[in-house]
Amino acid sequence: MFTLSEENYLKTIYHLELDADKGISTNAIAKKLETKASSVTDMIKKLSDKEVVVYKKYKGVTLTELGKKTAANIVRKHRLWEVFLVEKLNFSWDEVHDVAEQLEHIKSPKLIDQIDAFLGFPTHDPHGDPIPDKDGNLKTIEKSLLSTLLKNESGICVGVNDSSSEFLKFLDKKGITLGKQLTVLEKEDFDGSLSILIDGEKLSISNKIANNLYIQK
Amino acid sequence: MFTLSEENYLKTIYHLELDADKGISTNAIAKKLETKASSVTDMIKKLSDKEVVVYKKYKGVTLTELGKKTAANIVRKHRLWEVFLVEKLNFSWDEVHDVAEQLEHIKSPKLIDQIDAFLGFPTHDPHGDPIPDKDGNLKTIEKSLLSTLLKNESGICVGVNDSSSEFLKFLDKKGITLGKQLTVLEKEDFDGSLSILIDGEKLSISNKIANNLYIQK
DNA sequence: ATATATTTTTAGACAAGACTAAAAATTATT
DNA sequence: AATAATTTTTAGTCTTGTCTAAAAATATAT
Ligand SMILES: [Mn+2]
Ligand SMILES: [Mn+2]
Ligand SMILES: [Mn+2]
Ligand SMILES: [Mn+2]
Repeated sequence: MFTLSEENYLKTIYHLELDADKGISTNAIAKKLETKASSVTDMIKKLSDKEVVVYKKYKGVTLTELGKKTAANIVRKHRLWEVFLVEKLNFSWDEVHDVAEQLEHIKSPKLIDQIDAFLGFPTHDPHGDPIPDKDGNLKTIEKSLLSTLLKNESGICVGVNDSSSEFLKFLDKKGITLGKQLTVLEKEDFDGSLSILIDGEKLSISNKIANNLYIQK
Repeated sequence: MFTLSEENYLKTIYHLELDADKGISTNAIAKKLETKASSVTDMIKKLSDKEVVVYKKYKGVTLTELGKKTAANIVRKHRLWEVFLVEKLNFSWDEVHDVAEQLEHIKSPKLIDQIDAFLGFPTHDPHGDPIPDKDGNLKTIEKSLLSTLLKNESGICVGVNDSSSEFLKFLDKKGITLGKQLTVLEKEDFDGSLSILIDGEKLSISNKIANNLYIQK
């Protein structure tokens, strides 16, 4: 069994490992968890004793199979709870993350199985992120940043890169939600801004926005 | 804001105060929380600093208004989660308590309001215990122990005194659930055992059982 | 290759929450 | 009222998880 703090470290290392296949540095973990490098070193030793990470001094950490499975299970819970909050309790997608950060630590295998069934075994959370299965496997769909689309290409909005409340509320305001089809009408080279067609409406999109929206072609 | 540990102390004192209107003793709290009296003294001082209890050395504690409200809110969350687990996730009434012990500490006013609405504003939990309202008030119905019923009296089963998993499973096995009508057919003086009529069936009930079932006449 | 900058680890401290053992206060008994 | 038993508090220790400051290792620049 893992403490709340251990679980948060595992989850952080898991996320960092997904897009960086070398060992995860002490500093990277510290930054994500908003803590100090020395605290990370301490915790890494504990996790290493519990055999969820492999740790070589000054060389960073990697998750063991047990570590990966444990972390994936926490992510699974986080994302299932997010779906529950949006689908059943009328939360909007910008309100769910902080509550899910708490709910992901509830320990009850039956609870999460029942929530999963109650929701009809969803595959993705409200932000388009995949929900790991019970064994910790997650199938990623291929998706591209909107900024990589060329003029006249179109696709469906399937995820966000930045899931801050501010960004999500901004998308709401513009009428951009997951599942919507869009087409690139115009692409400005000098600032990377786009003109897109969505719901039959023309919309101006800054480069910053285009770099944080995932599209499935 | 209160820590998990502080919340558990508050809840314990709240429950103890409900059936003992003197100051709650250090030992009583220690017993309920399965901890040591010295630990309780330490915590009581912290709670006193936070003005949720009034503490006089050697004289026990009482909750302040703020303390009562805070405690009632935790109990509210506990019981609403229990209803949710039974009504929506197919938990049986003997499986919900331990999970609710975790869920009651989730901090999100919106979450609990939405759960309340989602459940149709229930007034009682699966064990027949009343759910405090948002201001911390709880209306208690008058109920009597089955053991206090006289021969030929009848009533409706409305609650349990012992809510251990063992007792609840025992009741399930005997077909005794909340809402059922029953009548005392026979009452043995020497061992306090009863013969009751429930669902048209005659059933033998030991004194121990009769002392843990609440009936509304 | 040496010096400099950065990252990581160690050493030592602190707060929260628990424990044991001993002291002090209260309650019960003779 | 004095003594004994019980309850409560205090003093000191421990673990978890955090921090700062200093030392050690690694990476970068000259
Ligand atoms: Mn999230
Ligand atoms: Mn998400
Ligand atoms: Mn309960
Ligand atoms: Mn209950």
